[in-house]
Amino acid sequence: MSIPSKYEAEKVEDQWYNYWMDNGYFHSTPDSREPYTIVIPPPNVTGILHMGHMLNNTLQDVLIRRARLMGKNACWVPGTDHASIATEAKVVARLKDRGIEKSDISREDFLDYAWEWKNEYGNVILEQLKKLGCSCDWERTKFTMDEDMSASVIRVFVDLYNKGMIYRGYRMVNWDPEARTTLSDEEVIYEERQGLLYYIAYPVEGSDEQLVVATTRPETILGDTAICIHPQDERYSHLKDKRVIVPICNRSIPIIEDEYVDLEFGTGCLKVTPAHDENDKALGEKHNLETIDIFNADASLNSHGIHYEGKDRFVVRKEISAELEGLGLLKKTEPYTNKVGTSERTKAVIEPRLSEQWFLKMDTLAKPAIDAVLHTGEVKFFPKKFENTYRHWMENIRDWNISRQLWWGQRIPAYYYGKGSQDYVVAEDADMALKLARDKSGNDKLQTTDLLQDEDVLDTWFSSWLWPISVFDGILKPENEDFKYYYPTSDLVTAPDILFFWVARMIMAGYEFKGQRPFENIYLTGIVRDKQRRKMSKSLGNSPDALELIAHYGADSVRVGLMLSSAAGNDLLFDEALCQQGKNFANKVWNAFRLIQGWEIQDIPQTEAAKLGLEWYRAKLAKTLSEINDHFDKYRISDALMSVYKLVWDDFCSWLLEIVKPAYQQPIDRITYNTIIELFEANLRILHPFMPFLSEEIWQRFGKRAKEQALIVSSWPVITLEDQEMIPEFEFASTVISAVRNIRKEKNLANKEALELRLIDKEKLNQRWDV
RNA sequence: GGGGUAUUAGCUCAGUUGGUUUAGAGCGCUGCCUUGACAGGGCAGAGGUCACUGGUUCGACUCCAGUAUAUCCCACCA
Repeated sequence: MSIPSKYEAEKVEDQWYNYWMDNGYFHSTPDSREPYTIVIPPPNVTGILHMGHMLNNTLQDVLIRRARLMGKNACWVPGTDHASIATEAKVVARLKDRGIEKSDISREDFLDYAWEWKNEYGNVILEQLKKLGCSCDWERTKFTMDEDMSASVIRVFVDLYNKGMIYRGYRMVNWDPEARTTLSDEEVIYEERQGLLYYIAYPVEGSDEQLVVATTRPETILGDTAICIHPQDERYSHLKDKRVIVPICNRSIPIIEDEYVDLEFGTGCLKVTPAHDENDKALGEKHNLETIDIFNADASLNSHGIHYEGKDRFVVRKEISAELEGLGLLKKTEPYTNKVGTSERTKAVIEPRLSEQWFLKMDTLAKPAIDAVLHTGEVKFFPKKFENTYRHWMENIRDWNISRQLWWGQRIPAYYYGKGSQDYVVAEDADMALKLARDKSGNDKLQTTDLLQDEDVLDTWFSSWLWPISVFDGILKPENEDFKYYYPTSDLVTAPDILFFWVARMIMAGYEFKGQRPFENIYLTGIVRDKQRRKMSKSLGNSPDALELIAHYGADSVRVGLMLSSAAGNDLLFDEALCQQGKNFANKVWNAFRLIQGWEIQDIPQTEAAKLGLEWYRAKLAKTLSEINDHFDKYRISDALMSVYKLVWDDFCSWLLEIVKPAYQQPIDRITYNTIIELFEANLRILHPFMPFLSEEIWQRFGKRAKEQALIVSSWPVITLEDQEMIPEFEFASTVISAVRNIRKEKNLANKEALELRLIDKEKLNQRWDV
């Protein structure tokens, strides 16, 4: 026999992928069929394929391939995200390696370097998806900073500004001192950190008394502009209206009273630093306090830091506590765990910072998006439990800080023509801006050169929230064919950790800009963890290399491994043994093929056993298929796969093939052979979404019999339920067979020794027992 | 601090509106099987007082309350 007994995935996968590509099977154009559309969650251009991507994209490919088989016009749009912070950080690091500082080059030069990076690495991850077998329509590949994509973002910004939904605000924002930009609330991750609570004494002016304040951040005392006590706190009532001296900088600040202070915490005294804490800022505004910002953009101290100027905040924390101790003003320290905000991207500790930023009002955007999920059911979550999380966030939504102090991204289309706070206009381009600026200022002499465009770019998510619309150019050309045909899309498959960043905002954008949902079903995957439930991460080094896995087990096996335990919303405890299971399964199917194709066909009568076996399997297949379809309808992909797995392994291989298999070196009758091929092909169609390469390979080897030229574009089986009675009858027979095998084993009877089987009437049997 | 979700065989999970299930699956485990598709295999097995405590009910893995544990999300307590 020339066919190897082990399935060799590596020898066929690339070949079939190229074959599908060459025949344009992945490409979709609008036609009369029903569309089925998925837009990929665009991975970062800087990214390389990790387990999360593998899980996510396998699921999308399973859904797309099944839809394609079901006769829908399946379109899976791939692409990448410019990921402003992450990419800019990488470009900055690369420049540093070349001895170039970002601050030493112009914006234009920097962007040239960034594009150079993008062009070099931007497609790596998409190429890796091909190894997985993803059947994306590569002709439609988009990038969030493609010219039309960026133009869409700018148009949307201008539109929202003109609707009065975008405003500038001097606010306390999350500042990432490493990336030197603001972050949205969602990009801040709170971590428990072990720190100290410092008890610092402030001398009371004109007395020997000291007021002791507890703080976790002694370095910020230089920005203190008041001490706050509770109005009902009798311990301090004698100090009302007095002032204290801030140690080290020896500034005199007032003692104020406010009920905000917690009597129980620390000493009951609160230092107020309006520039560096959200609550302190509120107190400051309420009590008309001065605001002293003591930090530079990189969180080193500025001139307010006196002799600490230029030093990093954490260095200063140590040094200043030492100095205070020397002065006898550090009364004590005690261990204290508090939550510290860190940057999702750079891991730097976030600094609350006051600055001028752009915000998007969210309340009116949220309303239709809440209705769509919670009331009308236009948008559905799988699993449903995430609707609660969604509701909670949406009902407490806060305005979105959309400006970022970066260069890589869509530059905010605001143009300043003067120093006044209102001396700016918002327009899609400089010419339009000039016109508006002349109107607004009443100054006809203004020139383009008098306009200064805002230095900041927009948050990356401000472009990705348009993704399902903008990939079809639905913002700029709302009437175009593609958009009208493919939008709204069908399913979205993504991870729950970007539910707020991305999913919720896409829903809002869908209703705001198109008056329609962006997609109907949202499948939220779990997070891929290792066997010890730890999240897979680069730093832990517990994530297997995706491409190595594929190389070692074959893409189909890895897909099966991933799908086997991918119940929606459940975390996946990844274990390579799952890939091995997939590989074993692939081999099982392969060997079923080997067996069948090795048979010699003759025109001899069909045996009764074969006839009944085939009838039974057809009924079983029909029943299982309807279960599988039901699982798909409920997005229970792992259950669907398990059903196929058992159907093929247990029912088809273990039972049916054993029943029809001719004796050694004996021929098989033509009818049985043809029926087996037909049933095997039905199995392959069902298998195809999960194991596209193996199924296509076997299908093509049966090629001379297949009507369609390729499995990928054949059809999902439709089998009407035939004689349902066959199933329980067969179950009875198989139970008897198992029982007989068991008796053989107990009595040590050889398999080749024929046994006499007698049927005893059940009624009589009971009578006998009654005696 | 506030909410969500979970707790079923060694592991990962099903168990759909309370009574056809004596509680299921896959993997793992145990025993036996060397020529004829496949040891990446075959056959036959073992294994669970459904977290705990009450309650509702003729009847609860399934509904309710509480406890414990786990996990996630949200929140400005110095």
